[in-house]
Amino acid sequence: MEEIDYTEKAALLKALAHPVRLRIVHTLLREGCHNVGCIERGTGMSQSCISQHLNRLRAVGAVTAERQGNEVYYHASPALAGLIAALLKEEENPYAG
Amino acid sequence: MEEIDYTEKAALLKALAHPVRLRIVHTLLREGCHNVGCIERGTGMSQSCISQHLNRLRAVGAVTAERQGNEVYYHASPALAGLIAALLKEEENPYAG
DNA sequence: TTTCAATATGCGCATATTGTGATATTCTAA
DNA sequence: TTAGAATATCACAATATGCGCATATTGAAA
Repeated sequence: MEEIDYTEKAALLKALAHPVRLRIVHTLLREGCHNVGCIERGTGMSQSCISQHLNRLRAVGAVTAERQGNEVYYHASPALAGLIAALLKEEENPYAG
Repeated sequence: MEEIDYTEKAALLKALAHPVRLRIVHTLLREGCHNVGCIERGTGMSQSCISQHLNRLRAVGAVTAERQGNEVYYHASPALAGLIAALLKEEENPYAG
């Protein structure tokens, strides 16, 4: 009866569970496709750092990369739209903090 | 224009981003209310471990605790239902692994 | 009070995560 | 070929996490 792979689902959540990565995915979902430079400027973090976060997101299939010239464009998986929407719809909770 | 608190949202995801915690929340959402003993048996982990996971979930408001006698019953926040549903609806992704 | 069951907490260790700085790769243009 | 822009990877220090074990707390019952 236990057909849910919690480990895999948790891995996806884990990949999203970082402010910078969450922002990246949300941005990509909303605005389509960005290269690393754009993403970098949006977050204020270093190029290396962003690249590593993108790599992490790619590892779980949250984003895909597409090279165009010497730039790389990233797309968020459309399958994440529902999850992100549900997450951002959550109200601020009164218990935390 | 930037009204989204990605840090807080990420903290919620982080709390859920563990196979044991994810299973706990999902179980609580589906079956209502369990004491620690039940949860413990369902996961096969040690009492201490489960207690620590529950504490972590409580810290972000994902669950609430209610003492009845010398047992403590946990409830999952109903606000999480949408998020968990969206997560579990995600298809297995072909990129991971 | 003592005892016991249920749960929580503190500690220690192994491991994972994060960010930075340096370096490597990949592509374009000259 | 060389130079330079865009991106990726490596190596490392700092910090966080996960779990087991021992111990503490809480409440019921004797």
